[in-house]
Amino acid sequence: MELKPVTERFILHWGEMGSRWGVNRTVAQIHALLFLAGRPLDAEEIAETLSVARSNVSNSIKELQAWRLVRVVHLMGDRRDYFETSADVWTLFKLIVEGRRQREIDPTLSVLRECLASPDMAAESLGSRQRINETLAFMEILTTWMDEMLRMQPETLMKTLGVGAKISKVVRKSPAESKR
Amino acid sequence: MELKPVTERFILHWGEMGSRWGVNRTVAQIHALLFLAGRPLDAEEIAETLSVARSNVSNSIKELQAWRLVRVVHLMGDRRDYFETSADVWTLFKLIVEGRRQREIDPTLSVLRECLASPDMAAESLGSRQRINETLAFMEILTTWMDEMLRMQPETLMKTLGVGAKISKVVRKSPAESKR
DNA sequence: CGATCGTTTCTGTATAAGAAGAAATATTGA
DNA sequence: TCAATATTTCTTCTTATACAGAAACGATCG
Repeated sequence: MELKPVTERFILHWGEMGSRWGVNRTVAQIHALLFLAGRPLDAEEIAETLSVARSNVSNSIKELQAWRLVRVVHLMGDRRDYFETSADVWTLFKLIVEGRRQREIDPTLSVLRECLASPDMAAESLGSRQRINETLAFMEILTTWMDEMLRMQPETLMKTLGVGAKISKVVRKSPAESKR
Repeated sequence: MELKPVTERFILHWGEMGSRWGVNRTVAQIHALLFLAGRPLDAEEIAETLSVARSNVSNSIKELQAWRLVRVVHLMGDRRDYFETSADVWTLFKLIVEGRRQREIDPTLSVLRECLASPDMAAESLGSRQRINETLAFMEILTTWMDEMLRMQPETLMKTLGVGAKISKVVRKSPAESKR
């Protein structure tokens, strides 16, 4: 598949940002490609379009599946795996936040709870104890609230965020328009 | 400085998570150390406590300053630089979100705007155009709303988040207790 | 204006991550 | 069951990052 100029720009940029977002370039590029393609692609086509090794596509797809950002679909009379991502930005955002939460927050919550429960905690200074306590409390509030937010429908969310209806429409449009 | 067991655990964990959060181990460890120490430390003491090279401390501190997470302070009659971070979790959170926004969001906003403004945009399919549009709209809504949230006082914020007053108190306690 | 102490920059090395290509495995259709 | 094709795993090479140690630089005090 030949990429149009803007699509290419978008994919290359997404790839560069990938490293800052905690995924490697190829993973981010594949996701961007699937997002813009708007139709399922097979691994071969992805590899050719992005000029990366076939195996690299395979591994990257696996990582995207771990994030639940990519699904497998099949076409009648074709035994290849085709891959697609959601066309809806809000859905993608939810999945990404969930993934980051699991990787970047949850382990810390566990450790903080263990620290606070430990008998060694008594040996710590009052200040340390308080700060560890506050850190845990803060992170719990934040994640609880984030979970609630993620359960919302885009419309409800936009109201909650106090955003005008005009932009809300733009976001809402996407699931309808995606043809699947 | 000898670290107490829980402090050490906290610092080591913070360091491990650092890589997932986009900063290296030493940077995260130093930040954790300053957070728990509750008093300004000089570079030498940091290096000894964490058993890292003096130059490593110097560079890591610079990165923490770029995040605005660490400040320099001086003690009368002592020409060394002492470093401290905020004891208030909410303040730290704000600085981190701001930093990540600059690094992880703003460049993408620019590129998306450029893409949409480009004459090449006409060559793109309707679906691509819509998805790029929606991506930008979504990210703009989100950042605008985040900016508003970050300007809030903890108390206001907690009300907005619909969190009970009891936890709000825990968060509020910290600026008062920090002795500076 | 030296001497001392602190800070920054530079350079080499070790480690980890990314990606390609080859090899092995699995699946389908004839 | 065999041949053809698709997919995954393994190995190797490359690149990027982290870190230590040394050297250079800068500032302050006597």
